[in-house]
Amino acid sequence: MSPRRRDTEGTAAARAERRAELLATAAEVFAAKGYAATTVRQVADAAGILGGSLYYHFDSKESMVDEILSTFLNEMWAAYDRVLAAGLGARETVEAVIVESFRSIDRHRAAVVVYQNESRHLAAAGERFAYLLESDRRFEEMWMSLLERGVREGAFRPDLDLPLVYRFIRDTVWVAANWYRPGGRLAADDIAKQYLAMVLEGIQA
Amino acid sequence: MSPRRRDTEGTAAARAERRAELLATAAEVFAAKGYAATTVRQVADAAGILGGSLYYHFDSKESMVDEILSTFLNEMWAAYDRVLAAGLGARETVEAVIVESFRSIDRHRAAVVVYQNESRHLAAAGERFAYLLESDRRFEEMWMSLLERGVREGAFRPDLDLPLVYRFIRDTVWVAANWYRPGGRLAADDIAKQYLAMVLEGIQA
Amino acid sequence: MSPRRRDTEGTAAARAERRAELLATAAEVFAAKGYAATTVRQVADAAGILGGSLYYHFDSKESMVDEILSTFLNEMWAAYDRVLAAGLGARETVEAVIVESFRSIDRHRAAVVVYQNESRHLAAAGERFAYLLESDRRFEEMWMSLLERGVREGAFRPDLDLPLVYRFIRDTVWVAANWYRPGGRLAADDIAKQYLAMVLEGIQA
Amino acid sequence: MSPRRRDTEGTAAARAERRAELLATAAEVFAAKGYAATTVRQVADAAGILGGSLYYHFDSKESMVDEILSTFLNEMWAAYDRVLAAGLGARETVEAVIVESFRSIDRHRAAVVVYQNESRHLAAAGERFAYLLESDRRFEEMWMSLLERGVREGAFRPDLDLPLVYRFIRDTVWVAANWYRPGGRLAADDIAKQYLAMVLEGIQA
DNA sequence: TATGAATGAGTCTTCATTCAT
DNA sequence: TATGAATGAAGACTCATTCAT
Repeated sequence: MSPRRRDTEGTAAARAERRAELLATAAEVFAAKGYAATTVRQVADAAGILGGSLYYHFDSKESMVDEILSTFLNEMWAAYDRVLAAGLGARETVEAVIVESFRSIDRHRAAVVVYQNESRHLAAAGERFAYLLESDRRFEEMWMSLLERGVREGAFRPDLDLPLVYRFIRDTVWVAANWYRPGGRLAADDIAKQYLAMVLEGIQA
Repeated sequence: MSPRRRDTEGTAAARAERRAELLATAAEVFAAKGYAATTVRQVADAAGILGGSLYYHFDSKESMVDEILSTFLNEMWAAYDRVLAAGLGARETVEAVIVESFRSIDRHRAAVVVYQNESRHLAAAGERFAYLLESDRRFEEMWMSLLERGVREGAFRPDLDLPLVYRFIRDTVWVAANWYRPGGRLAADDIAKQYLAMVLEGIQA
Repeated sequence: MSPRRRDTEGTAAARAERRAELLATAAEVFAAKGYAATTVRQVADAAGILGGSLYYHFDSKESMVDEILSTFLNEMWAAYDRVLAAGLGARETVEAVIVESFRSIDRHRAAVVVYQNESRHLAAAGERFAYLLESDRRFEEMWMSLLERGVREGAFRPDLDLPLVYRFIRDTVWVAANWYRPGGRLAADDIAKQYLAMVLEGIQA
Repeated sequence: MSPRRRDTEGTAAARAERRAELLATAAEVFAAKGYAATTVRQVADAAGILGGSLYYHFDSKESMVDEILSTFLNEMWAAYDRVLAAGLGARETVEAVIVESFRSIDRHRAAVVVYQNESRHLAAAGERFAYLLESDRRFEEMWMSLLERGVREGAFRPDLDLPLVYRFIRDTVWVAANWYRPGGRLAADDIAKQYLAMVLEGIQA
């Protein structure tokens, strides 16, 4: 490995790191104000640079959300796929998936908020965000087959309206990103445990 | 009632009706595209008039959301207050509140979506939307005291993390507006029943 | 004179009166806020009718100023012409013209303010207001020949820069409309007298 | 002074210079067409840039007039204050103030025209322009005490209606900006001299 | 005569984006 | 890498004007 090459790698790595920093900042601002209502200048201000300077790193405002969301979704699906590949029972899988979801929120809070609030509008806007719909589809597929298997395996009550249960679980999990604060009273895993207790056993005495 | 007075009432009523029509249209568009991403022209197009014409009826785009949200919240609180005044037990009150919530979604689907998606940003934007925060506060107060009473009365499990339960219930209910379609497979009351079964008894067999 | 004709005249007179009323109102508002900054609606509000209703009486906002200014100028020139036709000496003519000018201000305060502030812009705007330039021209002609005659007659100092004197007199007179209030401490004729004393004899002891 | 600091100063100065250029252009256009009747695009056209580009330098059309007027008034009062601090007799002070006024017109012709035509409307419009009223107040105070002192010192005739004299002088001076052209037949100081001769000694032979 | 709803052109302003330095 | 000046399209809003009633 020549020094030359080392340099290049160094710069490439530095550049990637800077991008990640800027994206984290952008995600926070998008989450706080909403994507459409956020100006590129606000993102730049938050990053301590000038508006135009962002365009050295990114093609457009759109490509920023794009990268924020796809990075998050890739990581999330990687985690889900590991769980699904583990060959657990339906109930254990559900628990593991929920736990992974709250961990995702823990690591990508801002991205999750953006995902929740903007994904529908973005998907409607153009081809570029088709992967959001695809992810939705996989998500529904995963949950529906999980719930159906759970009923077959006798883990879940047979009288449930499964599509309804799916919808409630889906939304409830992600919506937690709106109030969750990393380092707060409850850690992600605690929240997952409480949430599972509630969903599985109900709140009734 | 003199004919004169009838006339005046007639036009005032007609005007109010027109406003309501336009607001319903606006709510649909805001719900579909997001408030910030919606142009006044899109609202006008949907209403079949020109952009400028909206300003004969409303001061600003902002005052449209304002009226959409405050109308919805007023109706919702009126329903809640009726329930709370009925002197039911904690569990029955919770059931009734949930039922009323889904009825609200049934009647004001678009407004609820707007409320869910934009309320935080709007409240942050200015004094004018302070009532949104106030409503949030009352909502939390209502739910927390309801849950606490339920635990005291032995209706709910004593080991629950109440603030957490409150958050999940709050968000889950409203989030249903995102997929609920009036006249669809399930009526509002059916959904409420299913939802209550899930929350109260859990999905576990 | 048939009753029919009497009716028609009655209505015609009533209509003319209403126009005059509305024009007086319009002149006040134009004077107070500036022509360009005044909306037709503000004029209508001041008149106690709705915006669209003004168009029953007038073709356009422009035709309102037009009528306000031309009415004022016609009256003013009628008065000037009477003075000029009287065959007085230069000094007496100057005095009489000044007196008539302040009487014009007394009767048409608002119109004078509008004339002073807007006439240049209006004249530049279009053919329709060419008579404003024509009036300016006649005004200058009148004053210059008056001043020259005064110098020849030995009434005015021979060392004056006449174009300069003309300009100062012209502006000073009309500018008084900005602060003059009919029925105030000083009547129009008093102001004229004081003004003449100042211009003719100076303020020096 | 480090090169670094020099750079910073250099760009700050360049920016200030650009602002000044643009404001001078804006003042000309506002003076020519009237503030309300001037579009931002007209100002931009005159400056050779696009309408939106002005907003890189200024917050709003309003802040442009604001800066035009306050800059002019500050300079004018600085000059007046120098004169007033010189401890001259009333008559000499009056002469010096008049001379400074015509010099102000010479240097800031457009700004003076804007001041004369728009100041009242702007002051009525909002808090932001309160300084215009304050300047008016100081102006009246200065002139009235100057005139009163002149009468006491025997420099001016004792039979004058001082408030009236003040009003005529005030308006006459500024109104000259409407026809004055720098580099024309008469220089500012010549005009001041002629004007003083007229006001002090009168035009009578 | 007046109303009130609507029009449509035009205004101020914002903002994503570009580009020379 | 970042700056800062500018672009240009688009957006919210205004307003003179029209017209059916």
